[in-house]
Amino acid sequence: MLGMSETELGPTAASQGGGRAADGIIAQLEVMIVSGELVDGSTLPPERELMARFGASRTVVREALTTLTSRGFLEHRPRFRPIVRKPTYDIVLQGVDGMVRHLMASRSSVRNLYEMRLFVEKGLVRETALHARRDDIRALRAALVANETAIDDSEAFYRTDVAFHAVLYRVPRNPIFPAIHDAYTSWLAPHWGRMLRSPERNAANYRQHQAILAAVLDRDPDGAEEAMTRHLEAAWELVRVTFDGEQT
Amino acid sequence: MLGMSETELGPTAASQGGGRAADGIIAQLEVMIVSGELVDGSTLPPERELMARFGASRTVVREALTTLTSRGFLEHRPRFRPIVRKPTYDIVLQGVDGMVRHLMASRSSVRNLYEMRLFVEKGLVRETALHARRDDIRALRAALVANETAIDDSEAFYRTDVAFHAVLYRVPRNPIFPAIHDAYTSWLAPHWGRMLRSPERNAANYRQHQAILAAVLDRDPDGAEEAMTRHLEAAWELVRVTFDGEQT
DNA sequence: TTCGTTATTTTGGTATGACCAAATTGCGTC
DNA sequence: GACGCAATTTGGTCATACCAAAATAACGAA
Repeated sequence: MLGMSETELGPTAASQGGGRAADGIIAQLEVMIVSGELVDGSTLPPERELMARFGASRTVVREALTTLTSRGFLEHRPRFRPIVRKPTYDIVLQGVDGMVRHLMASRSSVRNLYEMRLFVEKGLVRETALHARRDDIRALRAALVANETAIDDSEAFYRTDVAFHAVLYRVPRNPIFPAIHDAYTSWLAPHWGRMLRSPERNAANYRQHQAILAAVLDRDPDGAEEAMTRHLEAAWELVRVTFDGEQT
Repeated sequence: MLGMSETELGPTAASQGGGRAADGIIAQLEVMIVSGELVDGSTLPPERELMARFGASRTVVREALTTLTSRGFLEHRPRFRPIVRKPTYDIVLQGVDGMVRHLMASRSSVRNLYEMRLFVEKGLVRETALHARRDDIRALRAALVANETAIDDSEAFYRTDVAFHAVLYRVPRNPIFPAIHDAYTSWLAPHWGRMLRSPERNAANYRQHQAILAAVLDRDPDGAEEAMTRHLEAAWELVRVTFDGEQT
């Protein structure tokens, strides 16, 4: 592909397609990245070399790089060489980050997202109660212990709290779930950060986690779902008050 | 903001921030779009006017436009004026379209995504069985009738099939769900398209839908979930065979 | 020789100015 | 007032130039 004729793949592809010249470059780089020809983590050649390779101006090359970056195929830090990134579920979700953050500006959107989380975690605990393996249970126990240990340190507790829920997302062994969890936590974090915390509240939280695990150990999906619902709705109440004044 | 001093907001913001100059413009336009100052559907001023407004070169202005476009805030067709687009849940998911399609190249990824769908729809039917309103039920019945009517026309049947499931996604009254449904169907469509169809299979599908509705009417979440699981796993079997030969 | 330091060269970010082709606008005609 | 053609705008692309930061090479001290 390096030996391609730029009169064929470059200008031609651009003009016929009606699209921009950058599209051709984007497509080619995309293929190279996905196919592994460009190794994940490696850096791209300098722009001036790319323009030679693709027979395009720097303008076009840079437009291609910009687009690929926002599509998640490249990591383009201000003054550094672009780094090749093979799309993963995490990066996919990261891609919508900006938009979601704006959606999050309104209270109703936060509630919508939180409902999604509630929905997912209800399903997850059911799944866990029904199909958890020994090591899942072990992980849950461990997370709970860490939880308890951190009750007096709200900062640390928050982390162990997130970690507890993360265990549930790993139960289905489907990589999409952990990616979703990461997205949730990062999107909801700003609101959770404003939530007042205290050892008492942490302890309450801990007990709710405990109840969830208990139901899971009983292999009781309905009970687990109910415990999870109570847990998350309680958390929502604490967050909701931070919205005072905001209407939408 | 139009009367801003370009020596302050333009170059300065760029150089101090360490980021690119485009970032400032991106941020400003983003705010204007989200705040509604730039009306959704309206067109942006010409690039040459924007460069005057923002005190930046066309290079930078165009980079901002490109980025905003791939972030879903603008719709930028090749030779036309960019159109303002307020982000919606649909557009958010559309944004990751390209990456997901690549992920979908491997069989395991398709399975992962399909499992997610199964997970979601299991939760949805439970929700429906427990909390469906009269009009939800009505919509399900209607979808089922349309379903039956189209049994002999595989093309039409596929549409009514999708429509049936779509009803479930509307039950929670959370706009994120329908957006997810659209995403699923568009991402999985290429594989579903390859699936062999016939009136017999359509009829079987119809009966499965019927079973789901029956369980919902019985207000039986477990039964509904089971019916849904059977339904989707059966469909998966039909799709799976189209993967023959592919390993990953 | 090795490790820091300092020159030098690359390289990315931005600005200009120009050109073409398609889109838009304006105008004169039917 | 509808229609078609000419003039003007506007978006896409290129070439060039400059600066500052980054990468690299050269160099001197330990």
